[in-house]
Amino acid sequence: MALLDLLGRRWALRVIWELRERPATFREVRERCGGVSPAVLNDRLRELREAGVLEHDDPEGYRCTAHGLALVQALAPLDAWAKAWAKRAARESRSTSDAG
Amino acid sequence: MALLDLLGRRWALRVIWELRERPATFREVRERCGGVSPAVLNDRLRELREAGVLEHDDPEGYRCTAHGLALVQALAPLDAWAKAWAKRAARESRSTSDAG
DNA sequence: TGGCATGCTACGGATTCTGTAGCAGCTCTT
DNA sequence: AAGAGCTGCTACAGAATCCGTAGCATGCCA
Repeated sequence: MALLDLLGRRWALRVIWELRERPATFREVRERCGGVSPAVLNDRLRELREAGVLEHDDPEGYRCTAHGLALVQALAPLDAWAKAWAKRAARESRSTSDAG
Repeated sequence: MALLDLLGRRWALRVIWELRERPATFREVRERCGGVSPAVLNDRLRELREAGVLEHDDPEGYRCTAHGLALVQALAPLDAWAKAWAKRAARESRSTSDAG
């Protein structure tokens, strides 16, 4: 899985995820990701562009390519799992302070 | 996506992936992951156990829980995308040295 | 008692991420 | 022309993380 070299890095999946619906400028992506360092963000954006997942369009900013959108769709089951996992985690943490 | 705090770290997805079919001992996981540092591996294994994704069984070693197996299934489309992406990447790199 | 496996810890050095400051280019307004 | 505000992006120091290797404590078997 060479994929993990690309997506295993910090913010990589997050950046794609934040661009899944609509494009965003560099600074906007930064805000959506909670103020990542622009150096790291620039690295990720470049890597993801080189991987053909993102592209840069002058007026609109960064956006997913067709490949990127396919990746987002492949991420959907993961998102569904994450939601179920979050519920479980919430139950767990509740059970540490509440015996019910 | 608090999921990314868990899976966005290095080796997290890889460890799960390597345990998707059969359990493995600490040292065996280490080998399957290309010799990760045991310190990092120990961190990941603990985090993933606390997240309920993995569990430790004395005779067999580490293995995926039911939650973990659900995650592996959620990872399947991602794997499929990765395979298609790898083909594209191979074509790309070929086209840099070969004009055909 | 010695050999071999287990899970795991320690530590120095390299890599990566964070957080803030700032540059150069373009557009709009006055 | 000058100023404000946006754009993408770079620089740098300090913190966090990862890597690579060495080694410990335990349990099993002869």
